[in-house]
Amino acid sequence: MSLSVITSGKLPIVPRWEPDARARLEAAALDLYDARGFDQTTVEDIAERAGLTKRTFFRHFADKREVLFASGGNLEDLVVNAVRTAPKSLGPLDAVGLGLMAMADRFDEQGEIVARRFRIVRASPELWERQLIKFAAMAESVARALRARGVSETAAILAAESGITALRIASDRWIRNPGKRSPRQLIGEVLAELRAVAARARPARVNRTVP
Amino acid sequence: MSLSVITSGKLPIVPRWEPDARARLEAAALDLYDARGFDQTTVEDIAERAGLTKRTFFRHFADKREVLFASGGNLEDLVVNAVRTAPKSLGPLDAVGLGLMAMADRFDEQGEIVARRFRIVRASPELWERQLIKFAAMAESVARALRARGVSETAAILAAESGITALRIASDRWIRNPGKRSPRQLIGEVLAELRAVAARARPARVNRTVP
DNA sequence: CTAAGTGATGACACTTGGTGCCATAAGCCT
DNA sequence: AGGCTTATGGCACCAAGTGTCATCACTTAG
Repeated sequence: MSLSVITSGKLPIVPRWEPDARARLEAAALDLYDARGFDQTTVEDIAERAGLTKRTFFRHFADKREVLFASGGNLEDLVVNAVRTAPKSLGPLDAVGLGLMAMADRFDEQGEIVARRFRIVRASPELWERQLIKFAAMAESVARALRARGVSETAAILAAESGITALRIASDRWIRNPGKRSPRQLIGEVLAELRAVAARARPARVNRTVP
Repeated sequence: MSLSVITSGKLPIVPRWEPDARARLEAAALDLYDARGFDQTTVEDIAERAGLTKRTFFRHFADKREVLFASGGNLEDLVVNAVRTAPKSLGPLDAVGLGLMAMADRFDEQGEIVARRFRIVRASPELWERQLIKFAAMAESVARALRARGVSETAAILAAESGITALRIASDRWIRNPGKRSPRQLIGEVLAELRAVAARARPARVNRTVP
């Protein structure tokens, strides 16, 4: 930190043009999507609000939706690293749970922004589509991390997908009544209930009313 | 079948224009997406191949992707009905499993078409996005059906989402090595392994290496 | 100090997905 | 015959992206 200390030094770490084109575009998009809704907002609107042009927007973000997801790309690394460094004694689903807890803490810190973004995403089917494929990508990464721990292919995919499912449900609840329970608690509860649902089952009917 | 028997009868069940505009568009889209890829195919290409125009395409399908999913919309009803009519003695996840078996049977019948469509969808990120939101919608419907059976909100969502996860993984395997195992077998195996993964876990560590 | 890079931006034309609106042609119904 | 309905075509139009070139600020070599 304390980057702005160097003012006339030899290191031009900071900017040339207006410094934060990308950040300005993100903020403008968030505001406009929030106010008018996603599809009532034009890329030109966003660019104009950020003092830039449509063409520049597409140099920073692949498409109109990605502007909402670009900043959160590091979440995946967070979870994957937590899974990778989890104690070897943990089973796959527990290792994933540990990773989810790391994400929950980040939610707790930046709750305001994360929740606002999530609400916007949930309000638009197009954005929700994008969110789902992000979740899927995260599940794949988590599964890779589990395989690297020696977990079998099948168990890795299932534990990863189940964990992401729990994350999705917990996020939903967190948004619906904010402040009630902490992200950690919510994820813990959902994971426990997942185990209960999976356990409560008859292990294959032996005979089915044969005469 | 045998619709063409009536030629000059009084019942014009069949067409006025060229009969199967919609079906022709679907077939053309499938062929072109398969041959050139989704994004190398223009809506005008599809329409032209079907002997129609771009405008007509968008009267039948909401967008360029939906043409691949419109025909399979009834799959959701299939699963939901199976869940609804499942024996009351079954737990939520077992009821969902029953619904998935109904879908598996349909896969078995129309295996060729389903598999081809699925491969095309997997080949394009945009189409895969759409597929994921379809899965999510199906999970929501299944959850509603479970709640109607008296299952709690939480258990319903979790069982539904877990079931759909199993379906996705089973579909993947079915596509990867076709003919190896039947859809029913695959889904059954994945569900069993899901239960195993969820069960294999320590119910909270009592003490963690306290000195 | 000038000249040649370099990197972010602007300007503009162009393709494509998608929509609104009206016209047309075919059949159906009194 | 005239009117209603229905599927389609034609056309104009907007918005999302992309390719290409120009520009402008700043850096670095000479």
